[in-house]
Amino acid sequence: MPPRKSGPSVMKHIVTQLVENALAGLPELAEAASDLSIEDTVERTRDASHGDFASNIAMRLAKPARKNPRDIAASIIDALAESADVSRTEIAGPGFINFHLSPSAFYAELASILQKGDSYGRQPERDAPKILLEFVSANPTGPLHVGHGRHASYGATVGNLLEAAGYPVHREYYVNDAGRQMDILGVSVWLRLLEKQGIAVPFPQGGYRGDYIRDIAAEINIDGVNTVSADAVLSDLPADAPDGDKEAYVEALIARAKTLLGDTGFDQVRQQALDSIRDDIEDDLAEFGVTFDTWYSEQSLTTSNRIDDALNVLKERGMLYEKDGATWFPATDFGDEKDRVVVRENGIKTYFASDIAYHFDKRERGFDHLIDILGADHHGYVTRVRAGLEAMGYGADSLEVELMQFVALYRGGKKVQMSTRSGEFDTLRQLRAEVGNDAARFYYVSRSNDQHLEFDLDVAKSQSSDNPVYYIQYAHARVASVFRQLGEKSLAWNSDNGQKQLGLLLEPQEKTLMTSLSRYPEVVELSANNRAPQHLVHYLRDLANDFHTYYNAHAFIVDNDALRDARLYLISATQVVIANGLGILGVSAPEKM
RNA sequence: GCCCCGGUAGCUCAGUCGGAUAGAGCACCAGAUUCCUAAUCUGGGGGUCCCAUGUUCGAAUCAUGGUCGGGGCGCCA
Repeated sequence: MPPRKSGPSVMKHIVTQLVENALAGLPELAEAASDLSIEDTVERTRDASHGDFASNIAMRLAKPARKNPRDIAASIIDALAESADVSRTEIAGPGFINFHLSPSAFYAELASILQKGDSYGRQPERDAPKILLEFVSANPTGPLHVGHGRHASYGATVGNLLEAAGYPVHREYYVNDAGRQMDILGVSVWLRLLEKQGIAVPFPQGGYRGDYIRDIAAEINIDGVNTVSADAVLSDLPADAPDGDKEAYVEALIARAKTLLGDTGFDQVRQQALDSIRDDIEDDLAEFGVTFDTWYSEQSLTTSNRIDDALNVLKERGMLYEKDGATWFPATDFGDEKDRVVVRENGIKTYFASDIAYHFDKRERGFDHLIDILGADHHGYVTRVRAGLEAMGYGADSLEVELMQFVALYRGGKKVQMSTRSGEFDTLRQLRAEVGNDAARFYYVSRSNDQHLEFDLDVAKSQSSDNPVYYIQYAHARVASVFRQLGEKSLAWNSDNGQKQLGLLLEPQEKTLMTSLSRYPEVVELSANNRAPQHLVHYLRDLANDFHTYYNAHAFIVDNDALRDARLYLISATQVVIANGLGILGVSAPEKM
């Protein structure tokens, strides 16, 4: 990912700018700092007694400038220009420069929040790099399960974060609707269809056994699909597992289906099954607030000759060779463990060939930066796909892969067994029904993506303070409630007056809340740059805490008009920031709970 | 065997680019409501940051070697 620097935060920029200007007047230090990003030295302080921002630049310059860090800090402070936004600076500890911002800087930030509203924390849109964000891409062979829910939440949230950071983002779902698994799906539905017609055929071990297959069989249009007898289906088939090979058995059944139904007849069953499942997945995700700009069909890669196009590019660049009757891609030239087959001895192209073509097509469609969100079990796959892009002449770093670790559900402190066969908890739909979309979206992104997620159903369901999602939503609703109360008391909020009276906000909780609010743009940027929604989750939790603390400590609807207008100004800004943050997470911000 | 991820409080986890006294929630203990929603708040105890060595002004963070746990290593998709 290209630019990971340079933020939207006005406040941080103020401090960075001051330091940069000071340095410009100190040639010797500026020389030593030539390959240092000044902004990177400026960070929020952890402790309020250290001011609002601190720079460690003096310590980092100590070695190149060969001077004592505290002396360097003193020189820089001397060279700092006067600023209305900074009330005080000091040298602290081993050589930190602490910046205490003036109240007016915070008032300006509050005004910015209310003025910008929905767009507060968002950076201006830019034209490039164009990002293609691919996620979920679950095989259309059955309903989404709880693991896909994590991919969906994470992908949708990262997409929102990137957009907030100003990048053009295109969301895509790659539909694996080609190949053997589609035949297995088709044959599974066909057999359930026969079952429904009273034709007794044992169900293969290697078929898709879920109940949804029966549902599909019941609803599809079978006009023109041949009726057959059990004998016709079963005669001369090899043994199924456990006596025989279940894969070979399924293959034989597929071949039999194609013989008995004809390619068109079988196609009809298979395609309807696919459409039904794909529609179900799309509905499921839409209900979950997760939508895509394109659903990219793997079949279309073949029909548009995209695979041949990609292979031709490789061939022209000398990146294919023949061995043992197969066509190989020299992936080892690009750091992979072994070379990979793209066209098998039997002439069939491998899945890897499709994937090269798919990523080739992504670039050909004009996307500069590709982000794939994949399950951790796909990690071995990353090197070869990247190798393919590189071999076709695209930069290896144009493909970024975020690997998702697995999800385990817990109920009553015990791990819930998840298997389709056992019929226990399994699908995303069930999870959403049980805990609600908001809690699900929230918990799925509350952990780092490379951390296994233990999803505690009891906590996610609980409607109490145990549950961070409600805690945050409640803060938002509470602000709305205060304004309702205001109306009931026939009072009105004078926003302009509030802005003028912000100097009355002298309580420690008010200062804390203002500081937290001003951090929001930095948190959004950090979360976007690191593809790490959990930073935003934690921030919102902290912000809600600051608000609830304030709420409990002080009344907002006070008799003093000036103070009341100012306090309402502050909590109104809080409401905006919480709503914006929850919006990025795909969680609702209720007016009332 | 090789590759990827993780190991931080009793539990679940944050910890950004190496920075000041390592944090949060839950759980546990003790409190708060004549007042805008108690779906709230206040206070408290609780640490071998898996181990070792190294890098340096400074390491939970970086490097190397271990160790434990999860995952991956097809002319499958």
